[in-house]
Amino acid sequence: MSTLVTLDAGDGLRERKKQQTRRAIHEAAYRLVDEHGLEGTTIDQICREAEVSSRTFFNYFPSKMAAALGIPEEPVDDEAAARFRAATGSLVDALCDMIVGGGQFAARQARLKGLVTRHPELIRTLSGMMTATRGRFIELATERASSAAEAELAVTLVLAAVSLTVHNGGDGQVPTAELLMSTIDSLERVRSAPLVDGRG
Amino acid sequence: MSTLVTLDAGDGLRERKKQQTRRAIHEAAYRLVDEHGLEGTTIDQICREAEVSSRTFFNYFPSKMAAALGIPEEPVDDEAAARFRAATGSLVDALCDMIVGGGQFAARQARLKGLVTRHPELIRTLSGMMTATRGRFIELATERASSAAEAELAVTLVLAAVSLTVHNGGDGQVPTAELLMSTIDSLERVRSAPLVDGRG
DNA sequence: TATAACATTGCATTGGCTGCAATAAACTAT
DNA sequence: ATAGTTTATTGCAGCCAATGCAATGTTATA
Repeated sequence: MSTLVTLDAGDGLRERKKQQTRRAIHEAAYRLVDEHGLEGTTIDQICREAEVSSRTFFNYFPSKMAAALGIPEEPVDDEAAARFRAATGSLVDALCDMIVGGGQFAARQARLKGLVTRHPELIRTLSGMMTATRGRFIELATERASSAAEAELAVTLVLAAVSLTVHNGGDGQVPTAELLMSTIDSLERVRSAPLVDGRG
Repeated sequence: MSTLVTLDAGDGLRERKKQQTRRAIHEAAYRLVDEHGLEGTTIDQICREAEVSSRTFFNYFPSKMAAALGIPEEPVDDEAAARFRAATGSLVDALCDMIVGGGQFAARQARLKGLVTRHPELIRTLSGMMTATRGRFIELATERASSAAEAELAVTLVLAAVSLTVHNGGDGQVPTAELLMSTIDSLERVRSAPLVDGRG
């Protein structure tokens, strides 16, 4: 018991070393991928830089991309989930807040944005990863939605907005819940946009 | 010159054999992936089944997933692009029509839907591939939109709806443009959905 | 029939990724 | 402090995906 508490709290030399290793791998991966791109970086390079064996690499991250972004085990941390459970207002607003306002995602937004603006190839991979977390978001959303279908709709809408801000994000601004909401408003407005003539 | 025309027209023994090889690889990949899942199928198995060398496989498809879905070189075929350029009405409607109404996508919808319903792991990969074609869609949309930003918004909205129908699609129905449009309508309605209390 | 074009293949190689078993370090309890 | 347990790290052996190159055989052209 006391062992578990100690580990969770982050005390202990062993735990500190673990965090240190994780951090070393992430920093090396971020730096190298930012400098040479994802394809231009091998896992062996990252390991050399971080001074760990390539076997150890996979004890911490499942892929290069995850290491570069420092993506954690759980896509939604407890604090963000708690805030979502206690939120008031509209479902979509609360989801926006949970995704960019707090949680692991927010802490990594700046790096994430920097990487994808400088290396657009990453977007494809990133999109696959976001899809993987989709399920977790829907799970949470279902707790506060009037139906499972509604939860799915809301999450899809918000993730679409996220992907837009990731694509557009040249301005270096870190996405906020407000930006996300206004993107969603734009998404709705475009529904009625008419066709215009081609450059004929 | 005449050589090129001949090849494009699809005449000639050489061209027929090529299509045959392509088809054999696709059929084998589809069958095996449907039976054993993506991870449970190796490219060598597919090649054995299709009676080609594994080197030949990569002359036709860049990945297992692409082979299983039979994804072609160009994500949008000429006919669908032409229809889009000639469309009238709203931008979003025209995009829906282009994506599911015709083109390579439509021809593969049934198989695609079958695969992902039976093997949800595929959704992640599929999402990455859809993102890859996103650029091409935006290119086309820009020709008929009043701004590049508007094109991006419209494509994002439609792709979100596509991913929803792919996720939900248990009913075996092939998505139509109408289904896509009604999904988009649902997306808009969910914007104002209120939060409900958790199971507390 | 000669020759140009090209589809197919084998081979070698690189890189991502995993399982297993050994080692060394950190923790626990006495 | 010591003995015993846990566990992070590592090396190794191996599978699979993917690419480049050069050789071979088949189809097209003239």
